[in-house]
Amino acid sequence: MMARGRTRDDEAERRVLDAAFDLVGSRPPGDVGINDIAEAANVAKQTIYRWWPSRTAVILDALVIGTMKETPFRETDDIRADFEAHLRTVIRLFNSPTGRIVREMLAEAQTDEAIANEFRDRFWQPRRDLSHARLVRGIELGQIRSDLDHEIVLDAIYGPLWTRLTIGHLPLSPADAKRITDAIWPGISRD
Amino acid sequence: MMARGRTRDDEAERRVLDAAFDLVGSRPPGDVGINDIAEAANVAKQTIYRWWPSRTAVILDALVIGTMKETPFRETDDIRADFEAHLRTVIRLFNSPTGRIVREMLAEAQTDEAIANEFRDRFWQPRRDLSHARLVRGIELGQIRSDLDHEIVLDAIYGPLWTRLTIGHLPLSPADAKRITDAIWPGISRD
DNA sequence: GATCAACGAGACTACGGGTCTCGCAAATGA
DNA sequence: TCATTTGCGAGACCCGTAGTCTCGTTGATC
Repeated sequence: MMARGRTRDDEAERRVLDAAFDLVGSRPPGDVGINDIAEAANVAKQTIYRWWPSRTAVILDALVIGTMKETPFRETDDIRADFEAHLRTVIRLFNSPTGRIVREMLAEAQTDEAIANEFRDRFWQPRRDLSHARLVRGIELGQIRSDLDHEIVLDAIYGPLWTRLTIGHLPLSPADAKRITDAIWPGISRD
Repeated sequence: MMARGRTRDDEAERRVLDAAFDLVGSRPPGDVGINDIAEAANVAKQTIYRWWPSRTAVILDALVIGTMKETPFRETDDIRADFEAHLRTVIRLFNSPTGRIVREMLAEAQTDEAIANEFRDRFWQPRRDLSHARLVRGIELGQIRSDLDHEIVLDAIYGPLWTRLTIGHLPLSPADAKRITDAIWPGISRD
């Protein structure tokens, strides 16, 4: 038995997500309202709220879907080089329009526990898992010490990226990937 | 020549800052409105806006003034121990009501460039300077390598604290001070 | 062609940050 | 003592935006 009535307009859904991604990525954080998104997507506001619970949920979807394939992990037998390459990729991502969207979501996450959970589950954790797998692989290969707290190591490696994105005390350049690796690696490498 | 008219009520100013600190520190971020602060301080809203430009500015003042003397740096000749002790202090601060206030300010800073600058200048940078001075002292004492990027090292040490505060992927316990030091120190110590 | 749900358009509500007004209180100066 | 000036408390008010409701229309199924 099929569903009755008019079916969902997948084209409109895509237009909404595209508009959200483009608008939020191209303006200062906080400058994009739900009306802007609806207008840019040529969609009625109600159509948005039929499928998403809130403005923030739309932007989060746009972020997750729009960056699905970004920040892949190189996988060689040189774990240090893999991490350095990955750091460069994330730095480029943070300096792209996506960086603004991440900042906006992070702001919302501070005051909305549900969004915070969804942001972690759908955006943050998958990337974290990839990094963690690479760390474990490095330990297996004997390139990384096995007596460290994995979570702390990952926080130390990626912490500079996140703090510079959110605090903005210093710019984040691709060259920082090497600097971070240089600072961290001697502390976690085996011998 | 003295100023004419009624003088500023310093008592009321103090009540506003106290109320802001207490309220924002004791509720989920984003749950405290300017009306709540005015009511709790027994002050008219206009009185607040006579001396502060925005709700956010009040909370930032409350944060800066309320934590003026917190997070002091122990200064011994054992720089590693000094950093570990300081990390413990900051962790305690982040787990206290102050942590909520910091999160709230960080959220605002993402969408308000003026607040972002003020937050950095008045809250973030002074602590950063203290940490940096300790790092430089460690280099002088020959306990820390001299070929590292200071900013990156500081970001790596304190990054885990800030990311756990803002992302909330893992709790932050005093024991993490040692874990962070253990992970970072071998990479930055001389020899 | 009857029915059902999604759609675009746009009016509407709810709420909170910020402004305005008013009568009163406290400080100065004549 | 009294006029003037500025801060104060109280509360109405304005305004922008997230989210809801209504309506006439469109596209799908039976």
